[in-house]
Amino acid sequence: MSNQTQAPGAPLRSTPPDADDEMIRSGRDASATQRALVRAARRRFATEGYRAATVRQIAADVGVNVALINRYFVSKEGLFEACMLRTSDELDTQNPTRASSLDEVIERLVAHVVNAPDGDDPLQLLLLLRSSGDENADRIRRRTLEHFTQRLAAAAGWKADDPATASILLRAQLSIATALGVVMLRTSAAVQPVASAGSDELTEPLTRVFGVLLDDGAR
Amino acid sequence: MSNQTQAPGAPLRSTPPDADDEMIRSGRDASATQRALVRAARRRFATEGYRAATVRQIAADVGVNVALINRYFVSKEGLFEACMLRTSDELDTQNPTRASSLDEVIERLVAHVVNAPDGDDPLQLLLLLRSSGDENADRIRRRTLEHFTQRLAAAAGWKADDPATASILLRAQLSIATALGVVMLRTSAAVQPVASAGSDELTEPLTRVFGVLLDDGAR
DNA sequence: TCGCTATGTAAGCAATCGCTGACTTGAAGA
DNA sequence: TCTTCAAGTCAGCGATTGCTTACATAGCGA
Repeated sequence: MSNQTQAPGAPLRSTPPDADDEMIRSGRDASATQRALVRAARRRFATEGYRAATVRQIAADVGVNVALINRYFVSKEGLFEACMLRTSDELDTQNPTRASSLDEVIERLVAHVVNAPDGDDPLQLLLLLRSSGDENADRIRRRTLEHFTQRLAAAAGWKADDPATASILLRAQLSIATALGVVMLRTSAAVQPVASAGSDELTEPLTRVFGVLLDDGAR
Repeated sequence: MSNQTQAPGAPLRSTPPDADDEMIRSGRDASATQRALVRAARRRFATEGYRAATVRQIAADVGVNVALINRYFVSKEGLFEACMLRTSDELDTQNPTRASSLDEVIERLVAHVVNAPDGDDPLQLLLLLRSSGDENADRIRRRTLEHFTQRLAAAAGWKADDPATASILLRAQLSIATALGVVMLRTSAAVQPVASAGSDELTEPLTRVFGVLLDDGAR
């Protein structure tokens, strides 16, 4: 009888363990291996949490030896930090700028939530919730969330000298919290009926919620 | 140099490690010890996650030997299951019945979110998000969330033969997801400004969000 | 073809995990 | 006072964790 009941489980989703972003990993390509490791690690961290995800499993997902993780990222925390940085970058480039209209911002936020549990977007959002316990990686995580908050607030009509700035910042962050909560219930918790709800069912109420927080809230 | 960077840390919050619900643990009281263990475990599980929380630390919080956990709860999973059951019970008895008005229900939900990070209410909500990987405990968790959803939907004007039942159920669950997301950001992630926001700042936007989801949504 | 360097592997160490069995202690009943 | 049993402790086990060291090999320039 084993004393460790949580099974590491098979590779996540349908992606073969040795597939990189574009082609089959042929080995002997350091940067491709690093990208594949970050990709696999982000899935494991986002779905299972920092502590439960093991470096051996992540390396196995990629089809590579465990020691490479320490060679390329120094430590497990270093790998988590790399995941956070990549997520931060991608969220920054993917999402609307200050020039966008509020409707487009809301539409984009809804899309992030709805496109779950497949795709990488929700996983990125989910990763923002996971704490590694490492001070450095967690500071990046916190800063990414706060930066995301400011961009959302700016897109919602934020002005630096507006006396209602604090209120708008708070409402933007409540929107993000809502998105994170829904993604969490849809992917990790797998709670019905929200886990199996389709885009047509989720879009309308989520749009209204974000509208109340970001549009009406600006007054 | 250690290879385990995550420090277990000191006992959480200001509660002395050997304090039970009412009096100082005098030992030789099995049921009191069990309650104290569940109490400490729920804090650790909710704040650090299932995997990161260790039975040794939980036992140390109570001031008791680790072996008692296995004696009373068979395994770590058994302890987690006990936490889930107690949380499920308390949520059931604490929250409004079907006879309550919608305003009261919303007010209660807002109170759950606002009273963070102190108090046990948010911790109970947070625990609902944590997966142990154990099938039994996770089934209890899922069922508790779905039961909570139905109660909230019923309080929002749910009728069994209403053609909009599915929509109301979904909106109730989105409300819960929102509450969980905000609690998560306030306690675990400690993201500003929502982490340090006061009751007066949170009550109004949250009430409006829940109102949109539960009141307007019923049509 | 030789040799050097980057890329990856194999094996194992120290620490920590959950858990177990044998032991000690306290208190109530006869 | 003596017996008895529940309540709690102690020491250590097997497994797993992150990580390190020593070694193997592919690819490229000379």
